[in-house]
Order: sequence, then structure tokens, then C-alpha cells
Amino acid sequence: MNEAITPVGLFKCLADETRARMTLLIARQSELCVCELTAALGESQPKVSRHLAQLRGCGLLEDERRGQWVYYRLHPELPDWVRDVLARVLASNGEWLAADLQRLNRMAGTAGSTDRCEARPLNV
Amino acid sequence: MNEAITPVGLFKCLADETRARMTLLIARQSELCVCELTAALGESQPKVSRHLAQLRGCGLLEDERRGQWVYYRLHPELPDWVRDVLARVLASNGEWLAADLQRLNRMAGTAGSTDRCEARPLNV
DNA sequence: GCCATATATTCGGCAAACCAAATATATAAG
DNA sequence: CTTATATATTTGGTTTGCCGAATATATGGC
Repeated sequence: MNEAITPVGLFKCLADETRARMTLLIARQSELCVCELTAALGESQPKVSRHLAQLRGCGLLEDERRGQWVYYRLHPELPDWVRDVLARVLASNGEWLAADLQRLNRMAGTAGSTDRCEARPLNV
Repeated sequence: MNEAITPVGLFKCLADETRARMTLLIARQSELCVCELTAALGESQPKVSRHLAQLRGCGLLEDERRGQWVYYRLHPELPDWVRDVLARVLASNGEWLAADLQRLNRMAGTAGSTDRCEARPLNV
């Protein structure tokens, strides 16, 4: 919407463990809600929410409320080079996200009870 | 040499205007000496040197002294995904580096007097 | 309306990071 | 050995950024 993102702008957005993990998880899964991210990272809800707000402010993510949940995905107007960078990092650093993905998966495993966040299985 | 660089480790290295510009300039030009970087960025020598030391500490750059000059280039053992990320950022952000490249070029233009830093013309 | 769940924001406090200035080291030339 | 240039490091102060805890808002169900 606003000014185009610069290289250093992108790097600053991602220069934090919580933000980097969340952004890569979202890039991989297309979209995730706050409760899924909280579970995947094993971090407190306010911390996750605060960093998501920053990523939204950067223009990296957009959010959409659906019922009681808020889903985050990569901002649709992100330039291709940003998407490519995220994809490239993701492609060679699967093991770095392995624990987070496992926690995300385990959360989906508690299904049957859709009274929790509608967690879906991981992407392939 | 040491531990493999992580995604967030890379982003932290590059989350500073001076370091991001220098790293991309070096990625583009293959190697640059401190005086070339100082001139290209228009920053003070101690500032440039301090950030170069950080990039060396990260494992992003290596240095080589040749005579009175010290040249910096991407560390030869950098994983491919890091090189690819830098290349991708570079490919779509030429204008972001335009002013730096121009100052670098102008410096090479003062040639004839090789008593200054042996500045060479820009890469194509 | 009330209660529970999901999410967001605000508020100090603390630590990491950056900066300019000064100083130190290395090389080359005379 | 002295001077000049190139580069590196240290110091002390200021800003930026992150955190936990508390609080606020939004939604859905009763």
C-alpha cells in the first residue's frame, strides 16, 4: 500500500527469531492463525501478537478475521523478489523449522475436536 | 568455519543500512577494498571498518590484505542459499544501490592517479 | 445481558546495537 | 627512522528493540 519495501527494510523485519520463524512458517503453509503460530513456536500469545503486528506494519503480512480467529498470510502485493527470497530460504532450511512444524502438526492431531482452532494438516 | 549460518542469523547480519549496502555491493563487484566502500557509501572510515568486522565475524565476508589495502569478498564457504538470496535481492534492487555505484564509479574515474586506491570500473 | 475464548495493545524496565571521536596498528615511501 | 596513507579497535554515551505482565477489545454461545 505504502512505500516499496527496501532490502534492508526486509532484513530488519526478519532479524528476530520469532518474526523469522513465523514468516517462514506462513510462507510455507500459505496461511496460519495466531493460535497455530503460538502453538508452533511455543511462545506466549502477546509476544506472537506483538511481532505479527510488526510484520503487518512492515507490509510483509496481511491479516483476515474469520470468526474468532485471525489468519495471517503474505501480503498479496509483496514484490516477487521478496517472495523469492523467502522461498529460497525455506527450500534450504527445512531442518531449522522442523520443531515448529512438528508442534503445528501435533496440534492438528488433536482434531476431532474442532472446538479448538481449526488446525489443518501440514502442507507437503 | 564455525557453525552454519541460520536464516535469522543472516537477516541480523544484513539488518543495518551500512552492512546491507556493503554486502550487496561486494556481492555485485566480487571484491572491494575498504577505501572503495568508504567512498561508495559516503560514510566514515571507522564506521565502515566496524561494520566490516561484524560481517567478517558473521562469516559472511572474508578479507585479504594486498599491500596497503584490504579487500573484502563473500566468504568462499558460504552456503548456496545465502549466495542465491543476495543475488536475488541484487537483481531486483539496482536502483537502491544506484547512488553508491555512481560514487564508486566516480572514484574509479579519478584514475590515471593510481596513487589512490586502485579503483577499477564497475562490473556490467 | 454474561462468560469464555481469541487476539491486540500498553507500560515500564533492561539489554543489545549503533554512533562519533579518539587512538592504535600496519604498510609503503623517502 | 620519520612521515603519510590505509585500516582497525576502543571508549562512552545514546538510541532502538525486546520482553513479561497487565489490560483492553472482539467474537460466539448461552
